[in-house]
Amino acid sequence: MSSADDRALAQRTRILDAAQVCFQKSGFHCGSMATIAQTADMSAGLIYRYFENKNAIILAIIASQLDIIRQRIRDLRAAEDLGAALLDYFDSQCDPEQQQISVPLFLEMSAEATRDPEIAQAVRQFDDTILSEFTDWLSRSPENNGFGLPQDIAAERALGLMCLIEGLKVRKARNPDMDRALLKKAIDASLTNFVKQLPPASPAD
Amino acid sequence: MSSADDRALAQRTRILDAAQVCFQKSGFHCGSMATIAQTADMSAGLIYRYFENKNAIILAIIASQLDIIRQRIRDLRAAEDLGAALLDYFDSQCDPEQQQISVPLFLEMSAEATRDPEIAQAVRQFDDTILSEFTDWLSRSPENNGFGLPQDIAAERALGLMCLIEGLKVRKARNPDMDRALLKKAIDASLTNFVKQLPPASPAD
Amino acid sequence: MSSADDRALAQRTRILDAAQVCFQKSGFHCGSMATIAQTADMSAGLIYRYFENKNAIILAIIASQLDIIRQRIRDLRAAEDLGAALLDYFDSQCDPEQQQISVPLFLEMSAEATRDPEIAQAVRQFDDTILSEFTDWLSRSPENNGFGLPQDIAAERALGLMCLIEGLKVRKARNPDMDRALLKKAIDASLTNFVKQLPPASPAD
Amino acid sequence: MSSADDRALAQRTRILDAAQVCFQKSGFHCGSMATIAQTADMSAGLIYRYFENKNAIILAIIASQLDIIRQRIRDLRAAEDLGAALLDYFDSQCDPEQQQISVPLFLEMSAEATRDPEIAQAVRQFDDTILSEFTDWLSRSPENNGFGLPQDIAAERALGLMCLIEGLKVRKARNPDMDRALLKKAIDASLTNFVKQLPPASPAD
DNA sequence: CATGAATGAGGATTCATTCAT
DNA sequence: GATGAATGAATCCTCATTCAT
Repeated sequence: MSSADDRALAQRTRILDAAQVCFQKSGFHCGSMATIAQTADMSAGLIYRYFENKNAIILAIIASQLDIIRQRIRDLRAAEDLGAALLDYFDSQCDPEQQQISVPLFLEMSAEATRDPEIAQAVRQFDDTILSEFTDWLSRSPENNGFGLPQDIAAERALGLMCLIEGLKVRKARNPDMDRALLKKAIDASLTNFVKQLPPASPAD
Repeated sequence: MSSADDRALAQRTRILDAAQVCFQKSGFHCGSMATIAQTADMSAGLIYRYFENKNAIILAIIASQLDIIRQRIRDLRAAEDLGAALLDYFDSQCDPEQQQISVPLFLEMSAEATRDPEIAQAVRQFDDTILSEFTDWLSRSPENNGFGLPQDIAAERALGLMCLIEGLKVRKARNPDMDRALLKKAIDASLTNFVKQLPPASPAD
Repeated sequence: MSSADDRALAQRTRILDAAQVCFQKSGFHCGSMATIAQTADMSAGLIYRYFENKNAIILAIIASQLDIIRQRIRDLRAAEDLGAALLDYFDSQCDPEQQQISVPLFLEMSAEATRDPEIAQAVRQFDDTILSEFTDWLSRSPENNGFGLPQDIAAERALGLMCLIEGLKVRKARNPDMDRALLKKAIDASLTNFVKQLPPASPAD
Repeated sequence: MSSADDRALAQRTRILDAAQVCFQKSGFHCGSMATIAQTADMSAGLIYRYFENKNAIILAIIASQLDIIRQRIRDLRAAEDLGAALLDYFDSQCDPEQQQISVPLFLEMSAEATRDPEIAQAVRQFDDTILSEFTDWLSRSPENNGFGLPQDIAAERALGLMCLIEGLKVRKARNPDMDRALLKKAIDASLTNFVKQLPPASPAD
């Protein structure tokens, strides 16, 4: 029983790994089931024992990407130098390795969220989670590894931080060879304001 | 003569408008020529009198989107309240109307830039233009409607500004109903740092 | 009236010349009306004023080819050296010039005769004419520029001659660079028997 | 394993048989994949599992035709009465049965050799083989079933023989009901010269 | 469980033909 | 007469999905 479940899980993983590679290379719609099967080194028919259809694979890939991203984003909070960590985060994309964030998939899934309600919901829920985790982090007291920002400020900074992270992904897709040093400065400039200090005139706000 | 050219131009526009609608709705790869033809209210074959193939349409759409975005971004520089203008920019998306930026198309084109060299080049050239325009703007003297930032700071802030703009687009796609007030605050917080003041330690730089 | 007829004839000729070029290059079925129109430097629609449809053009081209071939074959009878004349006949193919026999068209029309009854009839009638002209030639008395062969022998030699001519065309299509000297010898060897002498044992036949 | 290969081979054969029928009936360009599929009693898509595209089928048909012709031509050398054998060869065409030479296909492939380099090469190589086999045959000593012609004469007669064979095919296409007796005599007259005797002045050669 | 042959709908594209101007 | 825009059917080909083995 358990061994059968293990096998099923392993097969699913094998398929998803292959699908990730294919989708990354060709996009959700041009990555074909045949190619996925070939990449997974199994027959096309077998895939349907583990996934109802192609869309199920796409959804699973999206869920998996969201999981990976969530974890990577959580890891950011442990970083000594948040800017450097973001640069790394931003950097480790587009690897053929597994467990890596795929920028093209991220963008495509975001575009698809505009069309497919199921994807929209998954993405939305992910965003809510991340945002609230960020807010929590920023508002926690420094002795609890937080930044001690007031709740409302924290929420707004969390949103800004998310924009930054996602903006960086777009940069990465559009200009993968961008000057790293310049980028680091741009990131640091943003972060200065976001997380390291309260806004100058916050009492007057 | 001129009337024939007019007609040709009108037809091209009609096709591109239809294609924009279809691609927005279904993505570049799922938007079919048949659907475009139907939307444009013409036969599928006729499209090929005006565009060599589907890819040519995709490239034209991308070029048109980049043009629109470029113009919209240039307009930002004339804004009284840059934050509000960005919010507007961010807001006027996803309309079925023309001359509107389409967030899904923007994201898909960015993802596709990862795969198609022709798209990559178009996007890259666009980015370079915008970045240098931004840098120029930020480094111009205030009396010339600039911010008087030193060149190197200006370049880094330009990059940050671009990340912000694109991050906002991703936000829009993933969470179209986001709290506007919160967003405005997040934008303003970023802008404070980006364009309104020099970095704290600038004398020591 | 007459000038209108002249114009019509000129237009037909222009179209047929263009069609010949196109069909030669691409075959009857792949040579498109659009290409023909372009080659003839006229609009696609205009062609239909002079020919009912594409098939009518094909038939006209075939008729024209048969005319050209008929004339060329008739010219053979005036040759000093029939073998050399045949080599020339064989040689002057595939020129881009008009009024030339086109080997590919000849072969295609022969193949098509297998399928289209109209073409079959045209071709058949042509063959009958040529064969009887050949027979007549071979059986005419030498003082009338003939070979004085008895009627039955003449008929059989006429058929053999025709096979030779057509066999040479196939050769030309399949191996356009064939050794000319060798070919001349082969032709002469055939002709020796065909037209220059009676069969050795004809009295005993 | 072997059974899978068998199946694949059988399918390929089924497709090629169907294609042969269709191409014969409509020509290479008008015989459509849909018709071939229908004739082969399978779906259109399935054909693409066995052939990369339509052109691959055309090339395979041509290769197969060349094989059949090559074999049939080789068989000629074993004939008691070469003239009668040629008449048979010439006769057994246009059958819907397999392993038969198809005159229309032969003509079309020869025409197409004029346009498609790949076909040109296949045809050219075939011609070279046949010509050298003929030359060899004619130059072999009579006790080795040859005709003992000197090498150079043999080469020229081989070429003449090939013209005759191909000329007969053209005849067949253009006038399938030709008088058989007359044809036999024409063939025999040609052969007399080609293979049964040395040229008159051979001692002086 | 696994295969991969088979299907059939759908996609991009071409082209003979028509017709308003 | 002449144009060339427009049509729509047909063509080649792909691919998600099913199913007999």
